[in-house]
Amino acid sequence: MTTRNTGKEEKRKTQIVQAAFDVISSTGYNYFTIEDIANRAGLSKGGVLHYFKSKEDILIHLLELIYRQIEETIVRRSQRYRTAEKKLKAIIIAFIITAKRHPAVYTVMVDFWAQVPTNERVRNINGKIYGIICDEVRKIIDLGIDSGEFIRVDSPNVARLVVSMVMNTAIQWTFDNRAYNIDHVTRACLSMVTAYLKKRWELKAEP
Amino acid sequence: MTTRNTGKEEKRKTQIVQAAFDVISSTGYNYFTIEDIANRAGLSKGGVLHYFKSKEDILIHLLELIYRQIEETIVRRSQRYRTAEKKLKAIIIAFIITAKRHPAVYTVMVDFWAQVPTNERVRNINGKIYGIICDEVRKIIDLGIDSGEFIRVDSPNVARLVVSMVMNTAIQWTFDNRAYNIDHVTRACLSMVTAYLKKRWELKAEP
Amino acid sequence: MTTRNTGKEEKRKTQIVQAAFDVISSTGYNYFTIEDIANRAGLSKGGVLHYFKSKEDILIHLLELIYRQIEETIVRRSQRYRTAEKKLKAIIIAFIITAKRHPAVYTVMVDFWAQVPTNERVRNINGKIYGIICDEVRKIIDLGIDSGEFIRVDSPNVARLVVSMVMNTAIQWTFDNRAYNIDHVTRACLSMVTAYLKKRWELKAEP
Amino acid sequence: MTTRNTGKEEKRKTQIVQAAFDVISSTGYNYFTIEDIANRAGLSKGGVLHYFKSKEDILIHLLELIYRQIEETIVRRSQRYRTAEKKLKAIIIAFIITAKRHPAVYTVMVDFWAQVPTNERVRNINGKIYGIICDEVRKIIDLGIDSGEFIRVDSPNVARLVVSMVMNTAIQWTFDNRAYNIDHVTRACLSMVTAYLKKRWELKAEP
DNA sequence: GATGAATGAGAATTCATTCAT
DNA sequence: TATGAATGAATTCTCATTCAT
Repeated sequence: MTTRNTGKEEKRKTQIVQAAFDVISSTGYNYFTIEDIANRAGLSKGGVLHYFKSKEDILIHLLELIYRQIEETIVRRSQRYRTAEKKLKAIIIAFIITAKRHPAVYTVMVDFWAQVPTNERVRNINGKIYGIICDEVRKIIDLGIDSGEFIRVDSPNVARLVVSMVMNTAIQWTFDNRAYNIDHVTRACLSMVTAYLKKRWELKAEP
Repeated sequence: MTTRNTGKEEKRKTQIVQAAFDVISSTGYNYFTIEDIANRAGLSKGGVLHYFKSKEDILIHLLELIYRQIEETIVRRSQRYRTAEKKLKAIIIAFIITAKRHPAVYTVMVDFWAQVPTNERVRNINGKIYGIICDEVRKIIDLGIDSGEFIRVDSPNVARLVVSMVMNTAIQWTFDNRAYNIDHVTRACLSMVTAYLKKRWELKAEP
Repeated sequence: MTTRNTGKEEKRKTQIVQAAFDVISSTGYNYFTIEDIANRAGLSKGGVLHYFKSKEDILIHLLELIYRQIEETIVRRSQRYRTAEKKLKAIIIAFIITAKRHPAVYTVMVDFWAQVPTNERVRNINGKIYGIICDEVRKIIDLGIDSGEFIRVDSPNVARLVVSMVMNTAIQWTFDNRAYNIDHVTRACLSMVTAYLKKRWELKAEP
Repeated sequence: MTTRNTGKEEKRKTQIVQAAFDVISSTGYNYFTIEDIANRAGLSKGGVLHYFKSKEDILIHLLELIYRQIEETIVRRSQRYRTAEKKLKAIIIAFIITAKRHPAVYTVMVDFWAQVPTNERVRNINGKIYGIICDEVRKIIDLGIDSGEFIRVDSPNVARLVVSMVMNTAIQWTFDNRAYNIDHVTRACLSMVTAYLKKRWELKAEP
């Protein structure tokens, strides 16, 4: 309950959660132990449980970390561009790049999804953060609508669809990266989303 | 000798796999035991293991069952219609209806996804059958292209995108059906897919 | 309780006990099941237990079979010779030949020895038949003493020593037949036994 | 870090192996459980498995302990005497005394022998240490040959014969100590070995 | 006689968690 | 803070045995 060591404690916790990520990404949720985490973090079992009161506790923190990283990535990448279209494309690509660089992110995420039906804390966090991610996309779509780039659509639900599509594409590719060429799928995805959202009146006005 | 009981054996196996489905759908993969299945099936532990030599064995059979049911549903529903557009819409709706009527299908599927990184058999089956499902959708798209209903697109990858989008939408809704109105998302989905695939020359020819 | 089928029953029992021998000799006592025996005998589990009321029952019969085979072999081989010395040598060699031709005999025997401390039936049979074997050897020694070939010794105990020596030599060689040259040990054994038993006065009287 | 507890850990391990010896000697290998050992050692199942990673692990350590004790006993007892003959007799008697004082040593040893055909680790250790024991006897025989006490014999194989004879005698007597008088057999054994090994030229030179 | 489905008592092993140091 | 010894509940899997057919 003392706050004096907050700095160190925070550091230790981060270290443990990171170790948990490392371990899970190589073993899968169902097959890792606190001892694995402890070894990875260079601590003992007791040491780990000194900072987190249970295994579940570690996992909840890890889940938050993962989602927050995804969120941060898409926000950061979309900010590099001005137009809604470019921002949206950047977000889509961000999901795919994560699958390429850190496939464990999706592996671990699916592990958590598997916990959702039986673990209320996981369910709540998943719902909350998945919602936040979808909302980031929604903001971009609304931005495009407001700026006249995009047609007027049911933005919250279209955002959900876009996130679903890209996330599941990334997941399946993480499962088996020889099943399809992720770049081609990405291109098709950008094409579809753009075709749907972009205004076409110019075309109609053509002649 | 052994053939006379094949019928009964098959029946028992189905009964056990069904019990496994029931149990998993309420418990989640990580937290059920062979004893749970046995109880559900009205058998003893030993009885269950008499028909399947291990827990994993039961699960593999269940996974196949689930995917085959999904496949069968989409094929059956799409056959009711003539045009590619209607067939495609029927498929999309089929996924959503499954989420409404048998949410456990998705719950269990995600459970298996969580096994993919660590279980080769699950990985193989998932890859194979997910591929089959995507291919069913691809056939419809190609049909539309051939009949002139749809524009010429990268059909295999567009099919993957459609399946990803609908499946993940269904999954997330299964996790929390108060998060959004599934019918609205479905409508947006149908709209997006149609807008992307359908020819628009008539519009251009308008004036 | 009917005796009409005794012939067939006897045949079945022999068949089962032989199957048990085959199985144990390849898997070791601790790791075989009634099903293994059944498969080997071309029967079902139930069929095996129809003739023997328990697993232990089969084993007891097998133990008797093994010992009786050893006994028969030594009796048969010793009968080929006239002098006690040659008979005794024939017996010693018989043990060794068994180790060469049917090492499983010793493997299975040791398996049973391991049961002795905890299984009274095994203990009794082992004691009885081991005693019979020793007695066969004793008879030969007494024969030699009576005929004047051998010096007067404590024949029952010397017989036990001879059996011990040869049997354990055979056992250890069965465990690892590269550890030593069994023929050389046999020669040393024949030499030791002969040197001990044969009269030497003729030598002294030589000059 | 870990070295400070080495002493305690070693103590615990010894305690567990000793408990295993106690349990096996009263139960027989095939019929004891880790829980039995745990109870005997005053620990829980988990506690036992904290020090040894499996049941087999405990047994391997026990096997080594047993053989080492036998070896140590024969070395210690033979060192009390000067002449090869007396040393050899002391060794023979040592085996018998062990049978009298610690019959479980042989019970457990036979238990392990029964594992030899199916357990490579047991086979290797048995082969190695049985060889060491035989070699101790061989050294004594060679000593006697060199000192002129014994005739020139195939010492390695004669040593094996002596060990076989005494060990199996001890084993069978452990199985049923009313079957024969161990002291009489021992006397016969000493007599046979001496008669075989000791020079007899003085006798021949008599007249 | 013979089958093999079904039972259920065990046994090994795993691992989160507690707690004395 | 940190350790790791110790616990014991939980789980998978094995297999002798029973019994309906």
